[in-house]
Amino acid sequence: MTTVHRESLAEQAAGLLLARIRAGEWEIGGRLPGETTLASQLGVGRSTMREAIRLLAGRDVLSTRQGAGVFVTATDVPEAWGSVLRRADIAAVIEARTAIEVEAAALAADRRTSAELSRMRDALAERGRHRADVDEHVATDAAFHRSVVVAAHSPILLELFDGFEPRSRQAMTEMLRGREQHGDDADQAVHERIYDAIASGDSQAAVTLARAHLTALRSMLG
Amino acid sequence: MTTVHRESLAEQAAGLLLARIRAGEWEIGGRLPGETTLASQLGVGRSTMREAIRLLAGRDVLSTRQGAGVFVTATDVPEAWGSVLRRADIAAVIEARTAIEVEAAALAADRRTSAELSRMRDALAERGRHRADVDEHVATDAAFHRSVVVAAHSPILLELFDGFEPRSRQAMTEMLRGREQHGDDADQAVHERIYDAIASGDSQAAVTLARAHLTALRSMLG
DNA sequence: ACACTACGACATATCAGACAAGCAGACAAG
DNA sequence: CTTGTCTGCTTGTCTGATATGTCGTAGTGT
Repeated sequence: MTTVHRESLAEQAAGLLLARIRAGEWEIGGRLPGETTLASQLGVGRSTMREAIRLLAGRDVLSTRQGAGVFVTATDVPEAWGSVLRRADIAAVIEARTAIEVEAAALAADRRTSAELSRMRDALAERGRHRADVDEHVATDAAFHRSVVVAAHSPILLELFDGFEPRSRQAMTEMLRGREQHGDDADQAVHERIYDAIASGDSQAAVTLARAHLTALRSMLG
Repeated sequence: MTTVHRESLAEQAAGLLLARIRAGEWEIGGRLPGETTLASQLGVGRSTMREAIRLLAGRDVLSTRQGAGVFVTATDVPEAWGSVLRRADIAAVIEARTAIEVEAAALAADRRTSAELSRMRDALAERGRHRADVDEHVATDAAFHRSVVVAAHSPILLELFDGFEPRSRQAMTEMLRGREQHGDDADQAVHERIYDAIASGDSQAAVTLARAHLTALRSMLG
């Protein structure tokens, strides 16, 4: 041991238990021995064992049901999106973004409140004002797109959008730096039309415009 | 929510604590009040408070040092999909599925190989043969939908689809059990038409049909 | 023979109390 | 100024008691 950081009994117990779970000692969805059994197996008190279980429950590896027992919900924590996306082809990321934003545009056309509409309006104006600097352009563009997803009133879509945003931003920044001009009037006009479609509640038009815009973006980035 | 799994005190306490952390009540690296103080603030016993802290420690939000106290290590928690979806409204899940599958249908129409096409064909036939038993019907339906996403050649979309599948399957099974008839000929015909559109490379039609089908599904499940 | 009910063994949930172990600041001695 | 000790506070761990939920099963009624 190089580090002097003593591991608490609860942490040690959680580690041992996780190892046994990964070794396949119990199926996913399977039931573990009770707290008292596990505690005596590992030679710790019941409350310590409970804290070890909570440690793994926080990672969604275990779950408990009063009266029933302790159950395995996963053998491992699903890989964080960040690392998945970092490896992924940027074209694949844009494809996923297309899926999300097209649906979000359709929902937003139906559900947007007036407050959200004015936030979109502001974001769009801001986007029009910051087209010179690459970083600002990418940031204000992302802010507008996000305001559309917010107006869709779908927490899952928003979560997905936020997950893709960093990788998407990175790719856009890289692409725009390699070009002389960016953020021309035509590009801004496309966004204006998307806004108009959502504002007028025309979900069909919003879908078509959003898809066209993102398809074009994909061909530029890919 | 059909099954209202009562949230334990420890989970409630962890949720409240997380909300206060996210609200910025303490800096990252900052020290929280002691266990006893927090326990009395939230009106729970010390052991329960400790378990709440362990839940957050498992997510790397908190860390404890014997003799020193409880410290914030991060405010940002990339919440695991499983737990997000378990809580999420089924309508929101279908919305996300719509986003993914509509885009997948469009991509599949452009990219499907003949091998993938025949797998879709097989899955569709299988779906037609298992319409009596609810479990089998839901399973074969899911298999067909998945074969479409596979044909889209987008690893991220496939990953997302698989993530939504369990929650979606659960909701569909529950809904169908409450009905006398399901999987009628019209339903199967809709899937046939989606297949035809993808087979003939008509992405526009695939998009329209897929969206219509999933929108109808959402209104049934919601 | 079948469906329903009641009950009890068992499991987790929660609390209270006690003692051990570790940390950090105060403070006195060198 | 440095060092050593003291002390109060905090987390770590265990025990035991009570509350509450789950599930198989024996018994009951039809």
